[in-house]
Amino acid sequence: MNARSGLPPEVEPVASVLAEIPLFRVLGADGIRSTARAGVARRYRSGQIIFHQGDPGESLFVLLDGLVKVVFTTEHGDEIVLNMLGRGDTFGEMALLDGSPRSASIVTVRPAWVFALPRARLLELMREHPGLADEFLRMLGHMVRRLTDQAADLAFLDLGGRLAKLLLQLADKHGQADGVVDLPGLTQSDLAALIGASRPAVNRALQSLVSRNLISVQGRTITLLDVAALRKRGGL
Amino acid sequence: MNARSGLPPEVEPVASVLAEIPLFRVLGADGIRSTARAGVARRYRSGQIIFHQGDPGESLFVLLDGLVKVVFTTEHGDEIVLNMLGRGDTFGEMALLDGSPRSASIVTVRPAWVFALPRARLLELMREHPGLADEFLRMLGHMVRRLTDQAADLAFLDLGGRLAKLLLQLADKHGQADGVVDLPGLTQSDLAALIGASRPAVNRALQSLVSRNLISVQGRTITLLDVAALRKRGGL
DNA sequence: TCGGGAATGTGACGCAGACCACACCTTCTC
DNA sequence: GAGAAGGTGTGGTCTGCGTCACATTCCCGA
Repeated sequence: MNARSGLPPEVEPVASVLAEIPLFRVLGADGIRSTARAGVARRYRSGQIIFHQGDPGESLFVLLDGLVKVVFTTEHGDEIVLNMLGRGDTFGEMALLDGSPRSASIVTVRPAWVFALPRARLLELMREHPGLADEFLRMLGHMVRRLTDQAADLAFLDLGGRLAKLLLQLADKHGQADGVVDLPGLTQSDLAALIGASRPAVNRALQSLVSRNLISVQGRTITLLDVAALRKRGGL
Repeated sequence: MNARSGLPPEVEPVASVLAEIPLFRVLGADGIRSTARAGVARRYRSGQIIFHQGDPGESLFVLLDGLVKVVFTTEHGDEIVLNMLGRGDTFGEMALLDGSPRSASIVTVRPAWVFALPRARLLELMREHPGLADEFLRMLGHMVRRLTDQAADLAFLDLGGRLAKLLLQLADKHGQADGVVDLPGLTQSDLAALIGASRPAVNRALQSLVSRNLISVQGRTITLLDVAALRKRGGL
């Protein structure tokens, strides 16, 4: 068995995380409580697959804690990492929209605590709280913008630029306040898959940033030393 | 003045095109009629800009006829063409979701006949016809999938593969039944911007496909001669 | 605590495709 | 119908980065 069942229902801790998420905040305290009861929370270890691209999808997931990557695999087995998700992020929205299969896989990078909300229950919630549907649309809009940017980056930025931009994004979203990006479990191969490059090339680009004092690397911890220069390198 | 006003309201012809579009079909004949009355139809010449990236966006657009490209421009002026849209396609959805500025520009490639539906009116329609909101979500899902594919293609396919795949898509969406892709106004520069490549490189890739008898080119008309081989080249 | 498999750092090689430059040919415009 | 403007076909050069190959170091699990 890969995952422990969420029973007994840890309603309160789940609800308290949901309350932090803008998407669910519109539901109010009561709505959040009943939402927490309507789904199941599970824990996963590092490197586990929460769902596979191609699976039927009948739930929306909320990452209550941990770190996961969204992996898109081509027919030939090549992988691109579309996004890294952290506490409070949701995934699995896509398959809910049109009932189509999962468009990507979700793999835990660090131990994760995940809440699954069945599609039917989500639709009910949307009907009761029109604000939730609005938030959902907003989120999709954000997703479309991100993907558009990613495509433009692949087309126009060189590897070093994409890496610089990625490090800034990771620091912003998952890093500590002082520009330290410490993501245990996130390998250089993952970085490579995030920017569509080979692993050796990423290594060299990292070294190059180190040699110019834009970042420092100790083990798997990366510290951003010169944010301004990194932004410039990333075309911002 | 770039565009002629849509007055007098050509309600019937507009309604008859709207009736062809799955998104609006859920409204029924009456709903479509009243939708047609709620917006404005305009005509544009080739090469005109319907709206600019960064503009405020308060309308959903339906392309009643013609051909337009969706152009995303970076801060440095580099352009990538995100999509080619034809009769029955919609655009401008993004800015409606969250009221943010237009995320891309729309440029006519051929003369276009365009219907603009104000955001407020669309939201009303969605309230009256929940099916419309469902269709809308479905459409967004499709958009996300397309962008994901585009990112994966940029990361994994070489220029020739991306071009082959693009030609298949264009033939499928805008071409004639016999594999003839005749898109007046669509230049090799446009093709290049669609696949994130330089114009000379696209030219050479086209020549290469011609020399292998996968396509033939006469002027601006491209005929797909060997769809199976093209699919293979495009990684399908 | 130790062993082994994974992750990291580097070197060498080759080539796809960007960039520049220019000649030819079409297609609008007046 | 002539000129201008833009699109197309090709050549040459250069470099970023993929690929293969390997040594070194790290880290997790027994």
